[in-house]
Amino acid sequence: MASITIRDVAARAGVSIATVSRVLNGSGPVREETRARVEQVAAELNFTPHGAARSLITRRTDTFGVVLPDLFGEFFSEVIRGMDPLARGNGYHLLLSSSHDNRREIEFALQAMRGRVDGLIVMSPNVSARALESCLPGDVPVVLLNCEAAGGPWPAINVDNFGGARAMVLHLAGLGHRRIAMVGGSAGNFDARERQRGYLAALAEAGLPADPALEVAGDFTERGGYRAAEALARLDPPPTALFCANDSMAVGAMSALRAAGLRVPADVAVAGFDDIPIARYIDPALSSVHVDVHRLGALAVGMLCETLGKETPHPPVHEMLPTRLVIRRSCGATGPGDEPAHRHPDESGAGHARSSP
Amino acid sequence: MASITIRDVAARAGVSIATVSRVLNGSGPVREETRARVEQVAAELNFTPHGAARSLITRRTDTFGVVLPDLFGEFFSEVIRGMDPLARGNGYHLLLSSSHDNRREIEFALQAMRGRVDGLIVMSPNVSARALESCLPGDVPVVLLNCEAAGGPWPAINVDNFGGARAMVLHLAGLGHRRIAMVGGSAGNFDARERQRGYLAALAEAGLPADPALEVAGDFTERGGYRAAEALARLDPPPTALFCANDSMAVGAMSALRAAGLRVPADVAVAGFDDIPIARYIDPALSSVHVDVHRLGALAVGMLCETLGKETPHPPVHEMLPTRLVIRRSCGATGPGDEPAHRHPDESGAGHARSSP
DNA sequence: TTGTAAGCGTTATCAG
DNA sequence: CTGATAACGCTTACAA
Repeated sequence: MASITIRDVAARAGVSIATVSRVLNGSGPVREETRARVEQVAAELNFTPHGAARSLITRRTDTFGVVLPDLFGEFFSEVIRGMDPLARGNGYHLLLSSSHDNRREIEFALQAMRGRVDGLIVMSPNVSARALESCLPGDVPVVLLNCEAAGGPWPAINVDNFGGARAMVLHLAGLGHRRIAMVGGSAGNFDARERQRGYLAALAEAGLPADPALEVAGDFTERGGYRAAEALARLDPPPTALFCANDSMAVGAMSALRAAGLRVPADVAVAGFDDIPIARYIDPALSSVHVDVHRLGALAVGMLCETLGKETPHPPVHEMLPTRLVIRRSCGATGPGDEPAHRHPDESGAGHARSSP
Repeated sequence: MASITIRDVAARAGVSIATVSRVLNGSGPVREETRARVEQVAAELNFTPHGAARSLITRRTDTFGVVLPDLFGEFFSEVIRGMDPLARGNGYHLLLSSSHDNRREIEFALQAMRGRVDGLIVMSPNVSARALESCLPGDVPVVLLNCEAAGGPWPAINVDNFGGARAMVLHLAGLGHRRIAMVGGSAGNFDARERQRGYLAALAEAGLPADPALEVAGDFTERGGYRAAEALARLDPPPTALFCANDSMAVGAMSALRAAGLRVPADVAVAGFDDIPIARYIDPALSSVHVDVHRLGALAVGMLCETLGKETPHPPVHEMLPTRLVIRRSCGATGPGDEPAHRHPDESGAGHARSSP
């Protein structure tokens, strides 16, 4: 277990540690003969410089910290997959800390990352920007993801939850629905609030009344969607359309509607949000608001890299990730965005396809 | 950007840096009055010790390195989700490096982690154990995941790919199928080879001939499954059952069979491997070999923690993660393991349900 | 109870 | 071209 150090290499090669360092980093001039000898010894000893020691003096860790909330399904994988290649392409690794849903946990995670990262990506839809401010470090650039922090002093990227929800509900209204219900997301969740806001805005624009009886609380889970739809199905008359704050709830809702004897989309139109892979495969295929999660991750890393590039701190960029309506059978109108689940895969983005190691 | 150090705290509190350290770590005796003052100053300055500096002396980083191959779909998320809570529960963070499919990349990733991690989890189904050996560090414990390394000097966990494939193919044979085709996984992939081995073993056990024409190559993607099934459908006579090395390929295969005018399961039974969430929702629901990926991740972390606990290195543990047959409609026999996609969610593991932030 | 000082393994700055 | 040597920020004997 006694790990070998630059000193061992230097001794064995008959040079000073400074020379070894120069050889390994390609810094400073070294005689060709010396270089060869050092390189050979380093290889023999299988030597790799100690990261912590190195970054103590260089003040670089070549690592980005990523702090995420409880994230399930493809969302989690996709955001990381969006980050990782770009990060590595720029020479950075990812230090991950997930499942943080409250301020205390985030603060703890951020503290643990002090001196271990060159930049931070924090996604925290459940903790207000105000609460975050006090625990965000000042010595390292930060990019905020889906945080309630627009206008704040940090660069931020937000999914256009409002616009996506609004567009979907307007689409439902355009199909002639007048009693459009909504199954909301977790209480206190920023995305959930924005999607709700979009729903209400669309109703207003379409000249439809906002009926509190048609807004039921959910929790982003399939089960929650089931329960919510159960309750809505008991209404008299029941809604003719159901907008769910995410696809998992929509999947659960479709089960509940069926169990209540209502047909989708004949009796009730259903739409979700996120466009998870299952949306395409479920029967009837689920209309949804597509979010390019991969790009969200890549954007965040890109922003961080850019920030680290400049010396003088620029005013924080606040970016909005657009969403896209994907209309499938579940809402009754098979529009231009239709994608049958079983078309020839050559026409499909096979992005979600592979699943085994 | 000038980050504050223990020295700043010491100066401001009118004590030595040693005292500050003692207060912050709860090590050594400190007068109550001093402790209070130091704590207050530390809080005022929002001071957090520098990780790299600290681990240089303590020789602990409180971090596990996780090196993964190109992993798509839920597999990736689930394995990380299995690791993260247990790791954090034991006081460790996760340093992630994914998308490594060849020796050179893995070696590079491992080098970058030197001095940054206390232990390593390496999953590398595409690189042979022999090739790995030379680049695995000697100064930090390692756990191998799904590597061709059984019997090697490192503790390892492997999914029971052989047993799962064998069981599924035996199930198909038990249903009376005599021409059972297989769509294989990526060339050179260890999991793929093991699943193929299970297929062949089952054929032999069932007294069925191994017909090379019934074994077609795949690549773990939906598109690859489509192409393979297209070819198989052209056979005369076509196979009556199709075992795919993973679910994504099975999904693609089902499309191709349908396009070729064959009904599933009436004309051809189809089965997959992994039991990804889509398997339950697709129509007909896909029979599959369930892999508890979450547990795989947790096991790996658990093993690492255990190794770090003991002083004397124990002989390496080699564990096998069992799989479980999940029989659904796609293979024609709805056995005891049947789960209709739209049952009441209370009866279901809603594990994969939530998907939004 | 507290302070001084010696590292931890590197890189960087000097002289030689 | 090369070698001492001083940092980097922290923990931890050892003294006081």
